[in-house]
Amino acid sequence: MSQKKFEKNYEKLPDLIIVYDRENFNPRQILECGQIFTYEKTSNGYTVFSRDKIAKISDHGDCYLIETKDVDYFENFFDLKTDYGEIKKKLSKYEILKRPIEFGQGIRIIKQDLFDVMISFIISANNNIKRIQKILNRVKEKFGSVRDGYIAMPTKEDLLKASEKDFEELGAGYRAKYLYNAVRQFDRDKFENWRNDTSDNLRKNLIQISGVGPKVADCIMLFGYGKQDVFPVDIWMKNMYEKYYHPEENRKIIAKNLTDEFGNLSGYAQQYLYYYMISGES
DNA sequence: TTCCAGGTGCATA
DNA sequence: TATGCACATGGA
Repeated sequence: MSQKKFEKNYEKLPDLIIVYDRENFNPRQILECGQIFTYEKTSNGYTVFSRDKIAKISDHGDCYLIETKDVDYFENFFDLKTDYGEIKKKLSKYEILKRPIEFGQGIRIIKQDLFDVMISFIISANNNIKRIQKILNRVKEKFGSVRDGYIAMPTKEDLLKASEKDFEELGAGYRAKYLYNAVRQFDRDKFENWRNDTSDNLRKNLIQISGVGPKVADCIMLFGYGKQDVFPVDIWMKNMYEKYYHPEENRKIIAKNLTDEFGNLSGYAQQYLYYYMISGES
């Protein structure tokens, strides 16, 4: 696709990443495609909150700037070393993905913190994106610690101070008790060790967490662990499947059929399709 | 007023 | 193992 060749797609400087390859990096698409909820819009970009770290993204016409004290962390977070041109080229052979890829060409799959992504997607269950963002923002404002003049995402230790009633009052609804329990079940060393596991074993482990079922587990695997051989099936993907494949299948069968089809690129395929569907372009 | 949203937990068969 | 229902909330 790209006629213009860059000497490099991005550059790391002290406290700054410059992204030149705008074709494969679109902050709006990356942040608003439903994979992350912990960001704020600013006058010329976004502020992103992940773990105890913060990045400010701004648009400078010929490049994007990512200002952060944690350059290496956000290089990995935005998956900058991965060649999305190559991924899109491979996926474009699927007719069903051609328009979604064109529509969301600047999407990248974020590598989120495991605790953040667990909390985020427990809240996401049977919920909508606007409300998920609001709930998470209230949790962050009430329990997060101040960092560089910003309130960072709360850690496990921060959220151990939150009661079930606190989560209720922040709008989590019936998910409050899931959150209360999940915070206590989370163990960073254990979760990190699961990185070496197969996707099937990882899913089995994650489903043991309160409020984590098959779909939330798949989202944690995709957006936290970077597992690409999963295809989270929510109501939008179920509707998509019924429209373009077969009607009246359950989510488990849909997920199996779609991972069979897209293999180790399933996660990417899912995200292009999801963003396309929720944007009303289909 | 009713429906819906990045579903899960639990009881039941 | 599979199915059906309850579940908080707020915007459309």
